[in-house]
Amino acid sequence: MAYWLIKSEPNKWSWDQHVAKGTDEWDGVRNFQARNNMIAMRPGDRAFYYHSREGLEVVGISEVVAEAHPDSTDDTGKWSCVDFRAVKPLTRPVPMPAIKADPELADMVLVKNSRLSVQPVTEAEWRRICSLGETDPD
DNA sequence: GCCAACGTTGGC
DNA sequence: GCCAACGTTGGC
Repeated sequence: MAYWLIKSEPNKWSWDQHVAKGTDEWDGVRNFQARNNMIAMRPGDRAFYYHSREGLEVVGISEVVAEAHPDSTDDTGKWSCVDFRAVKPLTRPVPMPAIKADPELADMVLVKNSRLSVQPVTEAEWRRICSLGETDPD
């Protein structure tokens, strides 16, 4: 199983809306790197749900429930999306400053390339964030 | 195929 | 709300 991080601005699509939606088609991604990461996802992979611009914290864990398929909001045929489902919130959200301050997380894509909206997370980073969030990593 | 101009993202 | 960083577009 692989680990990922997906970003959303909570004033556009928050964790609570994600939870309420159930199966949530992650459409609207228009960046090749992000798209390629989604194409690499498999059902059962896990993703942190991060609130960007507002909040600036990892708030929850989601699971890939459907691998990449055409984005229904795209008419060019170039873009793909996967489906997610909320698994659980973090017991304690992990804010960006805590991530930046943690030497074990210094190489996270979130720190190094803050603009990438769908990004890979290593298993070590996964466990560390879960630990900071007082949440069972499984 | 280069690169300047432009648009968008997202931390601050 | 600002603006740095980055990705994309389009003229040449």
